[in-house]
Formats: sequence, structure tokens, C-alpha cells
Amino acid sequence: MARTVKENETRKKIIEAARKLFSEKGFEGVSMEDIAQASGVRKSLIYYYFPSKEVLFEEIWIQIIDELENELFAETESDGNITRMIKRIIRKYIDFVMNKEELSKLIARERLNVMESESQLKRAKTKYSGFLKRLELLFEKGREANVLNDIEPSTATELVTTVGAVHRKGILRNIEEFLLKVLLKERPEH
Amino acid sequence: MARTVKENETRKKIIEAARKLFSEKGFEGVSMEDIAQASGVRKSLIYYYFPSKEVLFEEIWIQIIDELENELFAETESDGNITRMIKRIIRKYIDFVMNKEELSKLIARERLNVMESESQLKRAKTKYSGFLKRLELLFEKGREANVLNDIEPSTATELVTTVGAVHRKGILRNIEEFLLKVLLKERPEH
DNA sequence: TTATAATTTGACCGAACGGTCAATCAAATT
DNA sequence: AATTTGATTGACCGTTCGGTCAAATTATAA
Repeated sequence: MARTVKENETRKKIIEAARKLFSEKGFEGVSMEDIAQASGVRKSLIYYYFPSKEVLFEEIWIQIIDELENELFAETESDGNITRMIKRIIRKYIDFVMNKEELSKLIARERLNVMESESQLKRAKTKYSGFLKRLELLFEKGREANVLNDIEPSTATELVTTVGAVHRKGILRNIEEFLLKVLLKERPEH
Repeated sequence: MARTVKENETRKKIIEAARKLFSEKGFEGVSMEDIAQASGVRKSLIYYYFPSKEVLFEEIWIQIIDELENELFAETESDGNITRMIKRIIRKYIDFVMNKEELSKLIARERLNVMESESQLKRAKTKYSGFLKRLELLFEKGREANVLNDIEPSTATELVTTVGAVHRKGILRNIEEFLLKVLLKERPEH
């Protein structure tokens, strides 16, 4: 039987160290030795918990996208008002970028590589594509309800996820306003 | 004496192949062997023209930032009207992102790594810092002339350069409007 | 107390990487 | 024609990388 307390400690330390390093330097810029040193274990122990560097990255990526999806979609989808739903999701997305800098920086840094990967990072790509699809479906509904401006849902999705690379907190609220203005037909209230 | 025609051909081929690959996969994601194969020469020939991978990257980076600066600043700085100058520069920047996709994607992909590098890529960093400084000085002038909104020039600079990561042409004009709205006190004209 | 299982380690491996160098080839000069 | 110079190549090097494995240590179960 697993010593769950101890396993959770070491495994968690590895994940936390790796996430921090991936956020700072990206997947290719970090070595397994870097992660080992940052987490205080020997490199070969990482392979006891994770079969490869790629799987470790994917697990972190999936955790992050899970957390992002929980922030954005947890309570929103039961709302009948599509405009309010879009507003709330944009708001929560900007909150996420502001408050979870390590996570949002990792997404900003690696999302292109994840999306463009072919034979690698399949699970990461699937996860992220699923997230983008959920966003796009929401904008699709907005278009059908005739509250979206003349903008393709896929384009709206890319706009939102790209401007998430801005991290100066002083302008993220400007960006929120900008997004609402570009996306929704009604003018955002103050 | 140099056989300048022939040297220009091979050297140019190497630079073009490298730029394309760096744009697609980033500095760390491309090997010298990749570049050699893409340019149709043997890897060791690259070292005949460039002492290292880092120097090759820096030469490409400097060319790109030169081109960007030429687009943005070539005729603008003699204009006395600071509002018009800022408008024109934002316009030209969006034009650059739309029309020079390979270059703007390389900047978007590597600018964080360039700015955060410590012992490497010094010339690339210096070049990019210089470019950012020029932008910031322009916004500084805008603030002094009281035409900038309540936004730090350094923040304005980061906003402009970050949203340059958006490549969907359908929304770059929206972004231009957004930038002008956020940065300038007067409303942008249509 | 002993046995077993889980965790952890140090040593090691093959491949890929950035880079070097002597040799060869092609072009230019004498 | 011979020599010199520039361009190009194949073979090779040392280092770093992702990853493996047997042994040792620690924790748990019997």
C-alpha cells in the first residue's frame, strides 16, 4: 500500500519545482537535472514517479488547464443569459492571469508549442484544444443569440488566449474592457 | 578578396533557413543540424560564417529589430505632433505584425527569453532593450505633452509589444483601435 | 524480529547537441 | 601551370541530455 503522506510530499515537491521552472524557462529550457536540484531529490527518483519528462510536463499542463477551466466554467454554464456568461468568463480569465502568474505565464510560454506539436505532448494538446473548444462554443452561442460582434468564434478565442500573455496588472483591466468591447455588441458598463 | 556574390548566397541561405526555423520552433527548439539541412549545406560550414549558434541567432534578431525600427521610426520622429506620431507608430506596428508574420512570430516567441537572459544573448538583449526604450521615450513625450492616458510609459510599451503576439489578421485592426483608446486621451477616428 | 515493499540513490548508458579540425575542392591570383 | 585563398565537407570531440538499473535505505506488514 502506498505511503500516501510521504509520496504526496515528494511527488508534490517535484511537480511544484518543475512547474516553476517550466514557467520561467519553458519545456526545452529546463533539464531533469534542474528539476531534481530544485526539488531536492536525485534525478532518477523523478522517473520513479513520472515515466518521462514529457509526461511530467503534461501532468502539470493538465493540472493548470483544469484549474483554469474550474475558474472559468465552474458556475457559469448554468446561467441562461449568454451576455452575462461571456462577461463573467472574461472577468474570471483576467483574474486568473492577474492572480496566478506562474500558471498563466506557463500557458503563455508553451501554448504555441503545445498546439503545434505533432507526435509529442498529445495529451497536453488534447487538453488545451478541449479548453479552446469550450471557449469557442460559448462564443458560438453568443453569435447564435446575436450578442457577439461580427467576429468569428475561433478568432475571439484566439484573441482572448493571446492577450493573456500580458502580465502588467496595471493594464489587465484595460484588456478586459477591450475584450468586452470587441466581443460583445453592448457597451461594457462601469 | 571576398567572392561577395557567392558568399552572399550561401550566407543568406543559412540566415533565411535559420530565421524560418527560429520563428517556428524557437532558439532552443532548433539544432544546427536542422539549420544545415534546411539551408542545404553541411553543419560545419555554418561555423565558417558564424562563430556560434548564439551569434547566428543574435544576427538574425538584430536584423529583425532593425527592420521593425525602420518601419516604425523612419519618418515619424521629425513630426512635431506627438499624438499623430503615436498613432502612426501604432498603425505601422500593426502593419508589421500583419505583413511580416515570420519576423513578428519570432519576436513574440523569443522576446521573453531575450529579455530574461543574463550571460547569453547580450547583443540581442541590448538591441531589444534599445527598441523598447525608443518606444517608451515616445510615450514619455506623450505624457509630457499631456496626450497620454494615465498609464506608465513602460506599461504602454509592454502592452504594445505583448499584443503583437496576436496574429489573426481579422482582429489586428481591433487591437490597433484598442491600443489607441487605451493609450491616447482623444478617441480614435474612423 | 524478520520479511517485504516502497522510496531513494549513485553509477552508468546511448543519443543528440554545439562545436572543431584536417582534408578536399573550387575559384582567384601570380 | 602553379600557387594561394576561400568555401565546403566528413569525421570526430566533449558535454549535456533523457533515461535505466542494481543496490541501499527506509517504512510497513507479518
